[in-house]
Amino acid sequence: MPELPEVETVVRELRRRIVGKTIDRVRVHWERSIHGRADEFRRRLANGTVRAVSRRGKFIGFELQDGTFFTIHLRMTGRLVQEPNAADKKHVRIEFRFRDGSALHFVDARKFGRLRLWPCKSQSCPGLGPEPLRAEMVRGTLQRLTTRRPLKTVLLDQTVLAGVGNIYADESLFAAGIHPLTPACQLDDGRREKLSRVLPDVLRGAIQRNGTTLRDYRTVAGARGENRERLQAYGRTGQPCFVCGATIEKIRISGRSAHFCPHCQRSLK
DNA sequence: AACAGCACCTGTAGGC
DNA sequence: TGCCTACAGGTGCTGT
Repeated sequence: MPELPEVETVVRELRRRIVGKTIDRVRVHWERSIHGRADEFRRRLANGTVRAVSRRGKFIGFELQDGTFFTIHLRMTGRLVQEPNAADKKHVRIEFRFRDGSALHFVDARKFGRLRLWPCKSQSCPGLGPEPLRAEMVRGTLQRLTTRRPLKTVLLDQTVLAGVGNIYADESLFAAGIHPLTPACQLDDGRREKLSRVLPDVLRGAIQRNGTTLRDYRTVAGARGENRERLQAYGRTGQPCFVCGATIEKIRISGRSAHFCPHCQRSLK
């Protein structure tokens, strides 16, 4: 669920809350939430002090004073909370206890999220495309595309751009007036320029509103993201387009739902 | 290369 | 308060 804006929101909160804290121990309640050996993960983290928290695409990075580097990927329902409420308790998968008595809990109903140790920060998360927060970066990436795959599919490909998921792919294509099935190599200069400018804007706007809460996503403080009310296409199937009044449609593109306005996003026909 | 299909999991919503 | 199905913000693997 969490895409770049939601992960960025969580990272900013974690910086304030856990940088400088020393991990006393890690409790693993569901071993498969750890990529690799759980006992090694526990051992490497115990007694480590958090030096920095970072984001790369949808990965949250944690760097300890001794150089140990690990990531958390929230996938669909992963969340980080300091203290779980009654409903969260049955879904706590990993528990970090700090020396100062505070804690951080990885809560994940669907168990898709993963924690992973890497040799070091520079060798983590290989294969990710560039961050889509700057128009020049997006423009360069889109210019190099030679594939005929639908743009919607390409935007979801983390090796092309890191951090875009189903919500913001749909929202940025809507804002750019581009049909989600448009072959990536057939983007004309005007639409490419538009998408390059609009994608970073959509993401930054969502970050300002602490992300989009549909159901599970919460900030570390437990708040909902406020970007949902701004969605123009995602989740609005059957409702009128805010721009032209046409009915928002939902189709399937490579196994994912794609929401769009058949009038505002006509670049296919 | 690119796609479909399934796997990984649980919760929820809707139809009956 | 039952049963059954479809669907969900993500990714990775297999087979065609």
